[in-house]
Amino acid sequence: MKRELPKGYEPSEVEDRLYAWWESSGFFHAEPGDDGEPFAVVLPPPNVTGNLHIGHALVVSVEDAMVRHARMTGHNAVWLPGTDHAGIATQTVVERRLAEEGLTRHDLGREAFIERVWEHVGEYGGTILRQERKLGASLDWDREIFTLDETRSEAVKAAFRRWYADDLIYRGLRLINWCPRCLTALSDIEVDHQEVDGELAYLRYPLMGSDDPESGVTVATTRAETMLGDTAVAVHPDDERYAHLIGRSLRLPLMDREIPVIADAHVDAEFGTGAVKVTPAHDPNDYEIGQRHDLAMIDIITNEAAISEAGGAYAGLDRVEARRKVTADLDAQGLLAGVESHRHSVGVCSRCKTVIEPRLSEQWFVAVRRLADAAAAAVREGRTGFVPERNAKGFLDWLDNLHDWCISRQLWWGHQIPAWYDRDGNLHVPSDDPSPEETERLGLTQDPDVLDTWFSSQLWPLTTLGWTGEDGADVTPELRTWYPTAVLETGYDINTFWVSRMLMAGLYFAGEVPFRTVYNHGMVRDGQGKKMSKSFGNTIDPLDFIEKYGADALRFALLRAATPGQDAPLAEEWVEGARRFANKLWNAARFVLMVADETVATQGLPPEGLLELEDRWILSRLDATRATVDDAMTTWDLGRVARAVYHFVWDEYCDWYLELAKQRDDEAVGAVLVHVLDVALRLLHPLMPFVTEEIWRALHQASDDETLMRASWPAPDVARRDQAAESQFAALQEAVTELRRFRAEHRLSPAERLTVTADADAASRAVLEPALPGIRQLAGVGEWSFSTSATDEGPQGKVSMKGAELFIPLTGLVDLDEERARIERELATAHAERERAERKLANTGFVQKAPEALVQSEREKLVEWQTAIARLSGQREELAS
RNA sequence: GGGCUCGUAGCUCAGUGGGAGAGCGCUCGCCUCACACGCGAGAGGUCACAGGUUCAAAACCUGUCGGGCCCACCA
Repeated sequence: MKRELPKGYEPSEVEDRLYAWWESSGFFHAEPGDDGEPFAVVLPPPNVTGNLHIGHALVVSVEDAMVRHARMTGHNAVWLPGTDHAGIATQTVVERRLAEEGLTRHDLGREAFIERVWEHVGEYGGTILRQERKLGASLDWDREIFTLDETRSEAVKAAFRRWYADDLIYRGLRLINWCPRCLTALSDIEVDHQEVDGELAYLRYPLMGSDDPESGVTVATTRAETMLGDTAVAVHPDDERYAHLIGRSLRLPLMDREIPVIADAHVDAEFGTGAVKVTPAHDPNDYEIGQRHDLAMIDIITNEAAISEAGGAYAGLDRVEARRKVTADLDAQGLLAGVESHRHSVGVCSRCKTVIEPRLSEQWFVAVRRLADAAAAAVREGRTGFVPERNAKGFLDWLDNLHDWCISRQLWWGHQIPAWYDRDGNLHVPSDDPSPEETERLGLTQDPDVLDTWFSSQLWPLTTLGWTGEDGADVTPELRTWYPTAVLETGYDINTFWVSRMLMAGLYFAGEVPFRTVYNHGMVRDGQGKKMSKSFGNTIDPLDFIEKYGADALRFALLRAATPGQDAPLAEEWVEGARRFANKLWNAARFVLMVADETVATQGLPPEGLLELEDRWILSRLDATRATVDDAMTTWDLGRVARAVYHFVWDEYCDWYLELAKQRDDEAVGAVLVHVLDVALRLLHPLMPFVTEEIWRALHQASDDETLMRASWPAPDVARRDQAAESQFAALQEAVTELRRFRAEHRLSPAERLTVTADADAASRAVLEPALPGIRQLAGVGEWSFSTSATDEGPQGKVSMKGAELFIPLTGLVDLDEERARIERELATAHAERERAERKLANTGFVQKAPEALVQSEREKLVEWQTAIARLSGQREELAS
């Protein structure tokens, strides 16, 4: 081999060069007509003006590994990139910048403001795409899109119109979540719940016409100011304490309004006083009670969460001031029965953490029932599966209880709702945007609201493949080929926001699920398993780590810790460890390139007859590792893949095989070294693309159109599995370790040769003989002899040296009788269990009455025991020979 | 209140019916001609607790205790 590698692996020298070459060579690009079974993944679109954080790094690492693996296994694989306009988030940032100039968006006006946001996008947008490249993401950049580009905007409008036409979108006055800071409505899931220490105030509402404060009822509330909008008091129908009051009227203090006492089963008689003030315009429960009892709904709160004109004397006060003043005023009138501290949860805007205000508002909604039922059915029928499976349950529960989705936002940055009002106030949702003439003629004005960001992202699997609103999934070659996509990979926290909606939209518009599998990764946590957050100061910047340790190291550290659905801790030491692994691999390759003849890379493995014990062992281990990786990849358990390859490369290939290879100069060793390295590189490539590619290119003296990322995945090579070689090699390893320990305990210098006399019976000797050259080499044994005098003494090898002696408990040398007995015992169990399963399945009563799951489980057990019998029988034969 | 999840070596985690493991940290010894980003040897665990199933349990079942997460309309 001509090509020499530098002494240490330097990621910074390699990564950018390789990435540029991959990208410019079109290795990331796929066409619908390409060979192979289709395999598509959409990258969850990051905020267009965002920066890469550690969570993205995990997403990219996992998805890139999936896609690279798919490519190597012969799929027509495509990974689709893009960015999201992130309506409320982006608008908030730009508004904040305006505020620094002392301006609000209203000072600019809608058009100029949107102009500003586009400028902001121009300035900061795309950063994250460059950062994704730093990680090695093999995204098909030719297919990059943006949720607000023209084609996607067409698709959004088309989707809106079709749902409107099908009565799945409606406009109505409903109780919604209002953020008084963002000044917009929010959907239910954009509201977080926070525990706060508040006060529970007990208010007295006297009977109408009575001066006695205690004549009526006492109600409890954490939001006293809302009493200004009360239109009833509710009690439980069976609550005897209040039976006599049902139907009577109370005087609402401060407002001097007459309100009825009503009975509603929703009221919990056990809580508080058992009587509830009802504010239909400002509480979800009260809203429902209000609807049931046809109560008046008085909106007493303004957009900014102050008291409105409807609040009488309190108008203009902030809701918190109003709360204080209301309780104080009631107290002054003897109508405050008490105040106690009370811990409860309040809804806050998930974006700005301002306490949201439930209020009545005219908004657009998606009627979710039909859509949600279809999505739930698809999951229940297994058309879309979850990894881990258990996540399906929560998802289904959520779908089953879903409320209508408020999709209008009082923002400017986003897709403006394609609905117009004429001069008489009539609503129009035309199938095309109205022409200027039409607009003029009817005096049309477009609805000023924009759509929830997730309305456009729900179309992502469709729009990334070119869909613009048509019916069906066959309208573009891309959709025909790649829809449904293979797997949707995301954090479990996004299942409700995004996954559910894609499922609903995909089923509706394309008639089929948008992805076969939902794979949920966990959250990245710090090295102590704590949540990363800015306030803890334990956040990690992935770019720092890439610069310090390389992208492969960061990826590998993340993936090694990643078990599907489990949170993954990450600490700098882990990344450092992964960097060391990359370097280890690099240096193993340097060794291989040094000793291997330059022709061996193309020659394949030598005939069986030329292989030594260690050759047969490492080839057997290699295929075992390959099998583990293949198995783990069926559920994309990348943590298992990482651990298996790491162990193989470091502990088996480097620590044992390479050490033994050093003393050999036959042709076989070079060929095996190269072959094993080549397969290991391919197994590892999806996880560590850069270092593996760089080594592979040197190993194969590859030209510029040959790339590991398009090389074939290692095929099963079960013929190389060699149980005999593995147990003989295990004997070697244990003997060597024992001798090294002896050396360490006796403080012998490495240079000193050991003289060994080993006691061994015939069976032990048979196992040991083939391993002897290796043992002598690795343990530094000069003379080795077997003592024949003690062959009957016992099962253990016994080694003496210069008067000291030790015993070597060698695998394969242990008590053969006991081993035999163990196998026989297990075989007996296996046979018995197999027969039991067979009987059970043959029993018609069992089959007829047993639930399908039970029958299935019995069948599986049968297969398991049959496998066990095969395995044990194999072991028995081996032992016999 | 409901659901999910975790409790294994000092730390972070794999393991899910027959052997208790990894990385980091720790101790001792090595610049051995791929690698000191390294090599070798070692210490360290009643696998949360209590019952049960099994010839056999860290693993399966039941319960208890303790962490975490999600959902929910207790004013």
